[in-house]
Amino acid sequence: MPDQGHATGAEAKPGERAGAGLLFLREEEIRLAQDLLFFAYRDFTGAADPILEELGLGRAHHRALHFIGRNPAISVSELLGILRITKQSLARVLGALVERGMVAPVAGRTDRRQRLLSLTEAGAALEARLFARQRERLAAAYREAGGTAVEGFRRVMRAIMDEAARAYLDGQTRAAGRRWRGGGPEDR
Amino acid sequence: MPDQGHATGAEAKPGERAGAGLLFLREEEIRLAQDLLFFAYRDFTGAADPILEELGLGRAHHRALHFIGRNPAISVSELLGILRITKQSLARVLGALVERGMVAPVAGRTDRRQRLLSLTEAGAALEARLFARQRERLAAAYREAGGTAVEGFRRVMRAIMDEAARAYLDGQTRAAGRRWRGGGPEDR
DNA sequence: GCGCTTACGGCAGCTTCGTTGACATATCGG
DNA sequence: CCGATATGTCAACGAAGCTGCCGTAAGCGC
Repeated sequence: MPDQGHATGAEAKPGERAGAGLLFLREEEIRLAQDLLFFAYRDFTGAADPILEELGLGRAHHRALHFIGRNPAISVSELLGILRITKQSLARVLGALVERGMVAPVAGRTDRRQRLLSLTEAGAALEARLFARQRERLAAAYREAGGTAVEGFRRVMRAIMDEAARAYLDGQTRAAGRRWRGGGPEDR
Repeated sequence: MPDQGHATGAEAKPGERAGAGLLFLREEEIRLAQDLLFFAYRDFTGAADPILEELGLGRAHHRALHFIGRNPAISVSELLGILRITKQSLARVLGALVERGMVAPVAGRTDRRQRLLSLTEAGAALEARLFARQRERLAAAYREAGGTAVEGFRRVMRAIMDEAARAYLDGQTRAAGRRWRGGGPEDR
């Protein structure tokens, strides 16, 4: 009953032994990647859970915190676009963060309909704690795997995601470059 | 408010310009990885959603299907260990899959308390459809990134996860080897 | 300046999928 | 035979998604 039979690999010549082997490895390769994504994501996100639980927050809050921290003065709709959740789902999460003084909304200067979100000091402090946990894990993984592997990791991960996500990352990278070269927080 | 300030990077010499730059890039490197994991996982798992929705199933069902398909005759407790969810959460999902004739439980031979789970033909067919979607995305990513990158990807992903998950993957790989070399389904 | 559109908030209600705790049953193993 | 184990089940709850609808303030085009 194992999947050997229905070789999902396009053209399968059942007779040829080497060919069958290659096809099998190709399928196995992809299935392995499914496993990798599942476990790595599970354990990476789980690394921050103890801190969150201690504060009565969830992963949704962490994600919001992360992307607000990474994009100071982000608008609500931009954040919605990144998280790909609905307004109501975000409202709950954001409400909790604002109430606890982790996130501070400020009316936009050029467009006063916008509520531009940034982390407060308390929010940044919490985010830093959460970050530290994930950082440990990731830094250890990077050390263990080596620089070349990291570069490959980035290339594959980037290639897996949507075009929109890649565009976002490009923007991130450019913004980081500007920050690095000594710019202040660019306001909108 | 950008994170430049609280350089989390171990030893920081605030004066030295190049050092600060390197430290910054190091932090940025980790934060980028957070983004990568979020987006890649989001879009990879999302790829199968349309099919699931069409059948009134969710991602939880997909995960169960995947790991049962990959481990024919898996016991309930083993599956629980992989998914890291509670018995009741799994019971619901599993109940739906058994009811729809996707999963067939068989009492264990050596230990008759166990209900060993396998996919039925219908279950395997559905899993194959779901797999095909994710496969497209992943195969494209692999082509785009290249073989060296894929190797690095695997190394990093593996290093991110728990020891237990790595051990599981090692078992998988050995089992795949046995299947590849022509073994039948190993029964327990 | 009128009117359409946009950005955002809020209410009501639903679904999926995770949780805990308690308890029942069959089976294994010593 | 008895304790540990594998599993199922009921009840209740909670987190975090979702839809649909309506309201308000502000921007913007004509």
